[in-house]
Amino acid sequence: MAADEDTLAPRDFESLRGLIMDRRSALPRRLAQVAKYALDHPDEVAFGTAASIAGAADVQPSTLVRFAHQLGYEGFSDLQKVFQERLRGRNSSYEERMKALKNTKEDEQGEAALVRGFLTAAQRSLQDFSDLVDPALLSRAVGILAGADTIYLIARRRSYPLVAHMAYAFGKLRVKNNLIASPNGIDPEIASMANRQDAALAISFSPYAADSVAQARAMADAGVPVVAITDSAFSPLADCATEWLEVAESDYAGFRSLSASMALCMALPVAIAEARRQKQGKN
Amino acid sequence: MAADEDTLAPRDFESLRGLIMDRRSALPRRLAQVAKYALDHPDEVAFGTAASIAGAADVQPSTLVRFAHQLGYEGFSDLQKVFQERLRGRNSSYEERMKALKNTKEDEQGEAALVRGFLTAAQRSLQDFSDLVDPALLSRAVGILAGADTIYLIARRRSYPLVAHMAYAFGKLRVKNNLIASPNGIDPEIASMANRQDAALAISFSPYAADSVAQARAMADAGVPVVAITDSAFSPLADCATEWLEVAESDYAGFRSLSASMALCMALPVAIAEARRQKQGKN
DNA sequence: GCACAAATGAAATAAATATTCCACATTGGA
DNA sequence: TCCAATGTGGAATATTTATTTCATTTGTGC
Repeated sequence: MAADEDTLAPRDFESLRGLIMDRRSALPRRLAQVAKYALDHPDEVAFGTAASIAGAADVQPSTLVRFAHQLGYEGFSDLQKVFQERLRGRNSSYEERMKALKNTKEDEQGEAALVRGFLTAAQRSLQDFSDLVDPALLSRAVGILAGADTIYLIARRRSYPLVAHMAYAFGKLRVKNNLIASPNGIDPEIASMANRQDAALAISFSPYAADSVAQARAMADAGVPVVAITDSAFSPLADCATEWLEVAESDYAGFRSLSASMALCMALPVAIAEARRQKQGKN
Repeated sequence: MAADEDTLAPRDFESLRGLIMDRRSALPRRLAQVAKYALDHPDEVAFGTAASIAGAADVQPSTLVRFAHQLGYEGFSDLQKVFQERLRGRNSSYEERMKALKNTKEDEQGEAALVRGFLTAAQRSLQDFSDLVDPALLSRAVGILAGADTIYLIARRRSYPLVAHMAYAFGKLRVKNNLIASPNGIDPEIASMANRQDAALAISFSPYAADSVAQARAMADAGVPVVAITDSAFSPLADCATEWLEVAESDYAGFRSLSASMALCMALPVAIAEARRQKQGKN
C-alpha cells in the first residue's frame, strides 16, 4: 500500500496536479502512463468509468486503482472525486453558458479568431473530401503504388509537407521511396533513374508548381506509372497521371488548408504497406 | 411509458432544459419535484448517483428513472449523460459533430475504410483542439515570435512537415526564419547563432525526438525565447519553453493525426505577420 | 547470470448502482 | 361513492463498475 497515505491524497485538483507532476518521474511505466493521461484528459477521468479510462490510457483498470493508492487515495473512486470537484460550478448559469457559446462564434478576435478560421477551413476540407472518397479509384491507386519497386515522391512548395510526411511514414513502414526535393538541383537526374517497375506519387494544387508538373510528365513519358493527388480535372497532373485522386481544400486568409490531403497522405502509406503484406502472404 | 420517445430525449443540455420547462407544469407531483431539483442542481445530477440525487430531491430512485423515461431517455443513466456533457470542456456543438462522424458509412472496407479512419481522427483532433484554444496564451506566443529578429524552427520526424510548411509560409510572408533540419549535421552550429533578439519555435510530440528537445533546451539556456507546440504538460518542451501551446491529436492505426497542429501552424505565420504589420504601423 | 523485489495483466470477486416490479395510494370522472 | 387510470414507495433484481487476487513478467542489485 501507499507509503504515507496521510500526507498525500490532496482534496483539490491543483494540489493533485502538483503532486502528480512531482511524482511522475519516479513512477513505474504504467503508472506514469496513467499520470500523463489523467493530466492530459482530466474531463475523461472525471466522467469515465474505470474501464473506459483504462482503455483510453491503454492500461488495465487495476492499474488505475494502484495509481490512486500510490497517491494515497482509498481507491480509484476516491481519486475520481477530486477530478469531479474541479468541474463543479463550471457553467453554473444559463447566461454564462450562452456567453461562452457566443464567444466561440464571433466575439473572439485577433489570433484566436485566426486559428479558429483555419480550424474551420480544415474541418470543411475534411468534410468535403469525405463525401468524395471513391473506394474503387483509391484501390487502383494503392494497387499501383503497392506494386512499385521504389516510390518516387514529387511535390513542391505548399504540397511539400505532404510528401515530407509520406517519406517519414514510408521509412517507418520500410517501403522504398525517394523524395525528389533535393536542394542541389539534381532532381531531374534522380527522377530519370525511375523505370517501369517503379511508380511516382505527385502532388500539386493550383497554381501547379512547374517543376512538379514537369517531373510528373517526364515520369509518365518514361513509362513510369504515376498516381497524382490534385484539385481538379483540369490540373496538368490529371492529364499525365495513370490514376488521380481529387482533393479540394478550403482556404482561409488566402492559405489553403492541407488537412484533407494530409489525412489522405497518412492513409496511403499504411494502405500500401498493408497491400504489400497481403501480397507477400500469398506468395 | 413515455408518450413519444423518438421526438424527445434531447442530447444537449439547453434543449433538455427547454423541454423540462415546457413539461413541468403538466407533470405529476413527484416528477415535477425531480424537474425542479434537476434544474436547480444540475451539478449534483451530473455527478451524483441515482440514490444520492433521489435522497436530495426527496423522492425514490425509481422516480428518477420514471422521470427519465417520461422525457424519452432509456433510463436515468442516459439522462445523466446530458448533464455531464454540460460540464465537459466542450463548447462547440460537440455532440452533433460526433454524431455526424458516426453517420459515415461503417460498411466500407479496405483502403476506403482506412482513409475514412484518418479523416475521422483528423476531425476529432480539430474538434478537441478547437475547444482548447486559449486566446491569451496564443497572443503571448505570437507576441514573442512577432518580436523576434529571426525565427528558428525546430522539429524532427513526424513534426517536420509542420515546420516545413511554416518555412514556406514565412517565406511568402517575408518573415526571416531558419529551418533547423539540415541534412549535413551542422544544426548545432546554426542553432548556436541564435541570440536574445531571435526566437525559436519548437514542435515535438510524444515520444519527443531527442534532437528537438536538446536544441530547444540549448536555445532556452542561451536566453533565446522559445515557443513550443507539444502534447502534454509532461513534455520536455513544456519545461524549457517560454510559452507552450498544447495540441492533443487523435490517432488511427497507430499514426497520430497532424490536422490540428497543421491548422495551428498555418495560423501562426499569418498572425505573426499581421502583428508585425500593426507594430510597424505604429512606429 | 541468478535471485529477489517490484510491477503488471487478466480474471475473479465484491461493491455499488440502476432498473424493474408490484402492492398500495391517489386522483378525477361517472 | 365507486371505478378505473395514473402515480408512488419500497424492496427485489439485474447490471454495471470498482477492487482484489494471483500467476506471470520485468527490472535490479549482487
